[in-house]
Amino acid sequence: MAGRVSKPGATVVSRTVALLSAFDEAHPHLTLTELARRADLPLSTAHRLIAELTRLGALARTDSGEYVVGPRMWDVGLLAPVQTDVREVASPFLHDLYAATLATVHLAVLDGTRALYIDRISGKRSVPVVSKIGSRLPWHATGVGKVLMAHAPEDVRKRALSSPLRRITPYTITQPSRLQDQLERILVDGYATTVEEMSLGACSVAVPIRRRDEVVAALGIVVPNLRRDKGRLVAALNVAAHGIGRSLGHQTRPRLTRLPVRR
Amino acid sequence: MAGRVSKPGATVVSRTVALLSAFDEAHPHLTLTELARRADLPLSTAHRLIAELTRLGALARTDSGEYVVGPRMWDVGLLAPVQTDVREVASPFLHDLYAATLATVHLAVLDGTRALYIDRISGKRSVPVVSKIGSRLPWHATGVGKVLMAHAPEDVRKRALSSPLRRITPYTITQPSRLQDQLERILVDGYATTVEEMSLGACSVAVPIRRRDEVVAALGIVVPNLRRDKGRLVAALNVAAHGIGRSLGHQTRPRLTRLPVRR
DNA sequence: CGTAGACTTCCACTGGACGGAAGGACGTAG
DNA sequence: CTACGTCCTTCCGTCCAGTGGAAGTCTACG
Repeated sequence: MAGRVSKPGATVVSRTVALLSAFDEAHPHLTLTELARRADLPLSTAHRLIAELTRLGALARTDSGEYVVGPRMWDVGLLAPVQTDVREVASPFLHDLYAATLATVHLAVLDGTRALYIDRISGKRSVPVVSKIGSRLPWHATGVGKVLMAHAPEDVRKRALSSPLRRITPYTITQPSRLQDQLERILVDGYATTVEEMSLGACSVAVPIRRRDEVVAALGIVVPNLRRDKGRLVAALNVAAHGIGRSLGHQTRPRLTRLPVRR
Repeated sequence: MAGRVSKPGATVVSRTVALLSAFDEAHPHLTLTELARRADLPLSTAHRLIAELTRLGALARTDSGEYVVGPRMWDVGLLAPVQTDVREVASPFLHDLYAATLATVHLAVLDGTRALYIDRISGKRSVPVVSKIGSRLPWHATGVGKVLMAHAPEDVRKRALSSPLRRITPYTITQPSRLQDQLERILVDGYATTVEEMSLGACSVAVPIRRRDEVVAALGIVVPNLRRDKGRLVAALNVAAHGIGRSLGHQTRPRLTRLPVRR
């Protein structure tokens, strides 16, 4: 390219992607300076690239002058085959579950050692929860995360148990040995639970979804407490999870071999 | 840049965006050659850029060698503030409507002269419909489209009525005068209907959603026929639409002034 | 009114981007 | 088996698009 390049080897494409990826859930809008810093680009370079991205609709500007991801990226992003098959097939079942319980319902897959929420239904009367579609939450503090980890390949599980387990609430379990026990228990019981481990006042139950024999996703539900109706919830979850699994069994269409790789 | 440039003025950024935008609903996966052609780039240039985008996770490759939008773009796209406020607020109401009717429920906004579907709920037992989230369908053949156009500014409506109205089924209305009459009728009645105008065997009813007095979106429902329960559906839709409108009234947070601009 | 912080514009230098060409890999028709 | 077509991949000489420091603008604040 030119002049005094600060970072030889950085291509325009990588800079462009870096700018787009600078946004995340905690930072859905950024100022020019923040964007430049997060993408690790000189201000004037960032300014030029951002101006063009904005002109093209890949970024947009709010009234206040901050930048946000543009409508064009929304269009494009929706076309990514991120578990489209599971999501599409599961959708009606999620609605049924929601209708039956009026609690927040989650569909998640494993992404590295975190639970990636690929769908969510939440009502006016549901317990408030932190997850959104696209959120990634720690596996050890969520019902779906524990289920997915319990059924994960051994190396993944080993790595997950040996990496630091952040305490999120006073009830978050951070001892690897206790989690190890829980994971074994989950395989026996067929479901996982959390009790205020992710957020206070929220408990969850989750079960695996299987395509043939392989666990491909997890289905979870968030409620204020588990005392009364854990059994009823597990039953409802299992009905839905089996239904989804059965529907998944049939179809065969072009799809990625592996899970999307982490950044 | 260099050598013999075929298209002086085309920047790397614009080429990158062109490649990403080459995908659409009808073409969610493309071969290298198709991508190059659709983005209007020389094959080798496209190849180089695509290879890097793939390396960065902005694109991905299927088993068969075709390219698809990458998981990274999914992450980014979800952060675009495409009517996030309306969508978030409306979500629980859509579920209620779905639970009450078990029919496909739609939330749409006007995008140029088409209806952009920003949310959708569809069950196992619903009438099959063509729309997906992110779909853009012609205004004159959809319930939500007619509602939005009836309440659109005069210049938009004029332009819509004077542009070609494609026949989609034998029942699609393509005479501007008849549509004009319908639009006036919609303002009086407070709802719009379609009868197999978009797809055979599917009818729809739709009502406007208002923030204060301004129509910001439309809520629609798709059913096999309207004879029996049009009144009941309109009532249910209005309850939900008013609820959404009321909830929208309150909030104030950073948001784009205008609708996302078309490509 | 000076200082600070964020944004915008300018422009001379140069190395990253360009793309034609050539070389594989695969399928299929003769 | 050879020839041809289609698609993908790699190579490399040319050169202009991209770079980023510097200077200018615009608010906001004390």
